[in-house]
Amino acid sequence: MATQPPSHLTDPSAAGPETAGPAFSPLYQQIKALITRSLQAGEWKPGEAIPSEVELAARFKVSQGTVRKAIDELAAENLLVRRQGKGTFVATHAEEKVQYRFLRLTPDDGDTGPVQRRFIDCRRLRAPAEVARALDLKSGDAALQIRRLLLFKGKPVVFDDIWLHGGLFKGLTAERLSEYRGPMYALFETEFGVRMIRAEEKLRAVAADATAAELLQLPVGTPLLSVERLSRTYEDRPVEFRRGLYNTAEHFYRNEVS
Amino acid sequence: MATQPPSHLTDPSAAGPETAGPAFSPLYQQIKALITRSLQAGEWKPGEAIPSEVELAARFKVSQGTVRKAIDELAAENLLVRRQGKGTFVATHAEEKVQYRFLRLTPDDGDTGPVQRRFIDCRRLRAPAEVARALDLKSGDAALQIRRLLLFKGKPVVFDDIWLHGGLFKGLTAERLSEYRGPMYALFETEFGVRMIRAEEKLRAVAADATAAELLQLPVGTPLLSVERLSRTYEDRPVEFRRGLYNTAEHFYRNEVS
DNA sequence: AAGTGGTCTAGACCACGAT
DNA sequence: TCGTGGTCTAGACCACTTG
Repeated sequence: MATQPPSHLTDPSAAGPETAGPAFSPLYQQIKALITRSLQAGEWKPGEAIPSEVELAARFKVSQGTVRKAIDELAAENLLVRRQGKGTFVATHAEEKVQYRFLRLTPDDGDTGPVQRRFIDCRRLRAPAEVARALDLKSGDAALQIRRLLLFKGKPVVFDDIWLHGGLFKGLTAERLSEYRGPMYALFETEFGVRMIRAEEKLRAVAADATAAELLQLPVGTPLLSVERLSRTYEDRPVEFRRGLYNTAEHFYRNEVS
Repeated sequence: MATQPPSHLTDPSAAGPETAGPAFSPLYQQIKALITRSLQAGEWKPGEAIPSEVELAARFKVSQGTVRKAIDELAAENLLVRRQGKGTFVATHAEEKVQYRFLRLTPDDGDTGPVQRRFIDCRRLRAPAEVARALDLKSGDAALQIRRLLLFKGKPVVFDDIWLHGGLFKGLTAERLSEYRGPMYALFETEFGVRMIRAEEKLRAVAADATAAELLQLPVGTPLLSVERLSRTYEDRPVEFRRGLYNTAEHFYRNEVS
């Protein structure tokens, strides 16, 4: 069977030779973008199955192999999860085997025990300059500040100072945070429709100030691991900026490099 | 054309139904293993091109698509580098755009300037217990210790304490390290045939001791980022164990999570 | 048995780089 | 112009899950 020219969707050659545009986009990339748009629009909710490969192939009028390659990449980026024999599912921060997917802290002695959370406060404020810059806000726009502790085996190990995009999290209160069972990112997902996709972190060693020292029950000046995280949702839009202070006396931050 | 059963290489169904073995290995995984073996054996050296996909397909008697899938995974793992129109090349730590591929330290103000190295010592010793455990050595086996500084813009920022598998690096001296232009991992590759493929890191915040403080020109007790790295070569064999102490006053360790 | 993703093949054509 | 990797298709069969 002769290969039909990829006639539908964007045909770069149809636009004339000297349009100095994005030049060329493979079909599977265009399909990938379409699927991402549907995810973003909430056509399929986290945890649900998306249509089968053959259905999507029919919908987009491409071969199954092309859809497959698009889904392969989305699965590699953790937006989708494939399960043989069952289907392809929208990834979720809830109901995961490993909760706290973004938290790379591991206890020196293998097992964690369940993680406790203790919320200190949750306030609506004008975004400070640094936060506004990180979240693409105008200085003076509203932001949400959450401060909390994470406890391992009853002992405080992490102190988080979290800033959220004000417009996206209206009505979030300390109460709702405390009541919710499960990771914070799962709450964001189900209650506010904001899915954390990926994040960039900047790590440093710092000395504990008075606040951190008291909350983590350590002497002032104790070395702490500072983890600055900028989290993004679909289309790389930044929606959360946080700074965590980790007590690494009995835990470490794990990473793989290649 | 009817698909031939994947007749050559391992046919799992031929071994009888109740061999509780590895059960099933896709053809492309077997091809991947074969290519990896050739890389390990040095059939193609770092920086060189490997045979084209059609050649490999002919050699292994599979379709080009199957070879392609194997190479795709090896490229994703940074063992190979594809270059359209030119061929597929063995990855190398030398002649890379970005040298120090494993070093995730970034200056706060964008650009680094060239990194200087200063070697403190290079000794052949019996492996301490911790090192022996990490490198799969018997306690008492020979190991190589290298200590050095990395300087950014003339100022010391990293103090590395490096331990190498003794048997693999015979004849390595401080002189050869100093003379060599380019990253240490490039030297290991060209002079000793040991390629670093991937590594696991454990990060902590610690206080500078007297040695580190002096070398990094900081007060004793300054918080430093401790980076413990276990590097592996082909087949996941551990060959290097190091502990770096990073001054993160004007640099940070970057990471991506998803 | 039916439906899903996973593997494998064969062949066509495209984009890129060297000649 | 040729050889390389990159995209796309179509179809067969395999492995896993569910009814």
